[in-house]
Amino acid sequence: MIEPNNNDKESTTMNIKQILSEKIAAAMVAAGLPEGTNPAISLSNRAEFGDYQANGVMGAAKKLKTNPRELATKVVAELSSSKSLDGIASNIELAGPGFINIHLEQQWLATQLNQVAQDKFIGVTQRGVNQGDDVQTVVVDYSAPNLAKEMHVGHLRSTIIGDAVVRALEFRGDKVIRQNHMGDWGTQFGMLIAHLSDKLAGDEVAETALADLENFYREAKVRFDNEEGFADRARADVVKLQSGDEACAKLWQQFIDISIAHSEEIYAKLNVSLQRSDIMGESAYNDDLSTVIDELMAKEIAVESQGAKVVFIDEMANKDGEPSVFIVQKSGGGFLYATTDLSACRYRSGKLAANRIVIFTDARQGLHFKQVEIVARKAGFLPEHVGYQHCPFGMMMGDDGTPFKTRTGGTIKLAELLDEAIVRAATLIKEKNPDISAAELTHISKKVGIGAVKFADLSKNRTSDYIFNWKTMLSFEGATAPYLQYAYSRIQSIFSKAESAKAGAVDNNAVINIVEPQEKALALKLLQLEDTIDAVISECTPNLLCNYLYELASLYMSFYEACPILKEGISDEVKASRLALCQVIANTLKQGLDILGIEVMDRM
RNA sequence: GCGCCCUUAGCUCAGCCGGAUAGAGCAACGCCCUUCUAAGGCGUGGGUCGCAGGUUCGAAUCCUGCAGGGCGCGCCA
Repeated sequence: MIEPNNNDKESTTMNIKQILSEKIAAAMVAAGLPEGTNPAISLSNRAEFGDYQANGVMGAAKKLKTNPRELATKVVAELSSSKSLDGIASNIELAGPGFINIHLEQQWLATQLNQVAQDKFIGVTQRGVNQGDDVQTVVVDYSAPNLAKEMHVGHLRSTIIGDAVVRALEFRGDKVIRQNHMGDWGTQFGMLIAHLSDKLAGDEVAETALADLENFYREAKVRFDNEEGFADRARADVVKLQSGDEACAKLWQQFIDISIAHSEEIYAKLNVSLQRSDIMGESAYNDDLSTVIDELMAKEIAVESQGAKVVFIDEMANKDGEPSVFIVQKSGGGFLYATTDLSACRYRSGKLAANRIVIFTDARQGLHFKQVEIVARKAGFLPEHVGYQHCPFGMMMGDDGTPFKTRTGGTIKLAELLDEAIVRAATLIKEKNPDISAAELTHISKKVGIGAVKFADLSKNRTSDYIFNWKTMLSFEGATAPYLQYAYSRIQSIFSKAESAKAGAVDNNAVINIVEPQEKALALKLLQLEDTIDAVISECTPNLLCNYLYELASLYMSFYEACPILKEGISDEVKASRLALCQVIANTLKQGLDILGIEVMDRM
């Protein structure tokens, strides 16, 4: 193969789509198409159309107003004469109005897979290795529970979706700075401090008084609404707190510490990577808020209106030309979450040097973040080159399809949900495996139960609302985390059998041969990990990784039925090859699930 | 009133910067455990992609309108 000698610059990738894209883009240019035309490589959806297909010619032909079929003929001819896909594709054919169907060479596929098998990152190129694929500093704002209350099911999505995206970014090699923008500074804290103060005066210990935050909040609220003088005390305490009163600050700190501890318990149980050092609560921006307002006023971005300071956003005017209103300071001088979020923009792009800021909150805050971005950009808090991405997610709906609201005391605490999942898992595991030891049961049911809850949520499209249902969430059949964990365990079981029988333990240097259709399907799937990770990262959509892993596990299950490994009559070569294939699958499942924050186990 | 989101199989959902005959899981039905873990595999049935137009070689996907549901819109976060 004669090619310009630029091997030292050429990327070393095992990514099929990327390789095909480069080759076909080159052929397209050689065939007279403009530089930069997207070859639009995608997986073929039917075997007769090959493994991959290039659809880009048709779109390009449309733009150039030429015949797509003729153009595609030229590209195919170019591919053939340049021999650029020799050894990679076994057959390239033109179909329909201008599809280019690519059948991959089985041997080449095996070569790529063997390379992946030797790669520490299972074929996922690390940022910074290739030119133009630089390491990004990504600030990710997620979880952000309100510390006034206990975490409930509504906090689940931000927490686990954000954590999955964070881990995906890190696995690809980006620098991630987690920011847990906890709600620790609202007016409600006046009421809570006042109530806590009374409890402590009554000889209670803070830890005990705050053992049940939900209860504590309710008590305080009742007093606020009904008790003579309490509301005034509460309001006074907010003012004192915000102006730096030491006694109030101490009470507040006690409250916050205990509430954070509650959250940390949940994080630990959920296997979420957030640490205390990731907390950058609303209170942390307090000292900067007046500066933010001063700057907005000085730049004449904000103006006074009805006693408050607001920004009129013309960019978001309605049809009548009335600008969108964004209040940045209350008429009484108080600040709002708008102010805090503006301050956060400046901190993140400035001090944290973010290239990209990603925020996970529910969809109801969409308007707010649109406004924040416009104002922050105008004020220079958010330079042009810094990406700002609000990643909304849908609401939690009840079984009847209406919003899952706080019915008569009906919020489900996250802690209780997780415990129930674990109990249900334990029941099921015991059924399947009556002889299991108590210790192992505890160990496994935790991973299975938590995994199931997380997968149920993570596997759904982030943006749509989703129906909360105990039964489907905690059913461990079908496309669920336990299915994936089970696939992993089956592989481990084969490994341990192979070793105990000395039947040929896994040889990391064994060559994987692709013979059976199930093996080929697995090879193709395994080589798509990087594409999947990249899609997860760019759109912040972990459900794509869930789909990928489920498909991988499903292909493995078929392989498991069709391709025996340790049974009679399997040659050493085939055995070694299939064991090595199993190893790559296991590594991929484990790594993929780890990104989702779901654990695997050798036996279940 | 204005704005944003959603509507795909009985149920829960994929697919959405246009691609070929719209896919899974659950539920239903039929097979497969003396054989590497049946939390499994193989198969069958099940669809006017909310409705109506438009754009074009091609629309679940893009545009317009309509209906239904959800959410938001000056001092909560």
